Amino acid sequence: MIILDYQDRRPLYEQITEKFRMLILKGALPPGEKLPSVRQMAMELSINPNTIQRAYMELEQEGLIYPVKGKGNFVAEASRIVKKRRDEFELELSQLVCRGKDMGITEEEIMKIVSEKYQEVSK
Amino acid sequence: MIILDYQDRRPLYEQITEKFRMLILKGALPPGEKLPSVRQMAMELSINPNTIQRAYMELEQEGLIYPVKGKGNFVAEASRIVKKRRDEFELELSQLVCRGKDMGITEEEIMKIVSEKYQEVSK
DNA sequence: ATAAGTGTATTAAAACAATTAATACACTTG
DNA sequence: CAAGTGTATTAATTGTTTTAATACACTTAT
Repeated sequence: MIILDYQDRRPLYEQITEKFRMLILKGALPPGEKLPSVRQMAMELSINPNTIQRAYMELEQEGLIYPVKGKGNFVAEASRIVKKRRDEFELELSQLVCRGKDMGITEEEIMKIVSEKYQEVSK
Repeated sequence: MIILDYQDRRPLYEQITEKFRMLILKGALPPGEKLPSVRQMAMELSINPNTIQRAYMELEQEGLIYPVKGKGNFVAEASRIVKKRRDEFELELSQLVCRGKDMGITEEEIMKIVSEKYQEVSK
């Protein structure tokens, strides 16, 4: 299911986090699905269970999964995931707007940037 | 002119950078003004000249000062500083808008957040 | 109840990155 | 050319991150 790349400069837990994040966001792992246990996953990859735990903790922070003691880790509901991501986006945008305001940038200028960037065609 | 705080967990060069940044942005150090030389500053603070050099490099990256070999470091023109800061703001905002678009957030939703945050009264 | 599964917490070792210093080089001016 | 200036290279130190070792706690099935 997952392959580690020891050439990759990124830490192991980050490689694991990224791959599960993709699988969940793409829908390959549907809400409610159980993830491999930290021990089973650690066995498969021949690393320490704590490294899997670290990866799962990251995913939990992002609201993508939730743990149940003694049972396992499960993919969160799609609606929860979307909400969490939107909340984070809103927070970042708010902070940025605040910064811009302090710099003396007008609301109209900000709106113009948003509009132009949004209209831009993307591949 | 500057006092180091060894209780402060932040690195020395960061403390120095921050204080000069404030002095420049507040206008206490006007455009064209010469900063203390790296050696003079290092003597005063009893640290290595390279640490001052590091601080000055940060300020240069931010567009706040510019160096002249054999002469010294000088405060940049106000118009340049403003432009640099705006360009950076615009880049960050663009990237954030792009991210939001990918998440499926509409232009109207973004506009709403910007508007609401901008109107907010600040102390 | 107990065994075998699960997540969690603590601690420490190892690897890595950031910070500061030592030192030498290069440019500018008088 | 001497004394000022910024700059580059290297290395020692310090701090942080990453991973592992190990023990604890909860859940379920038998």
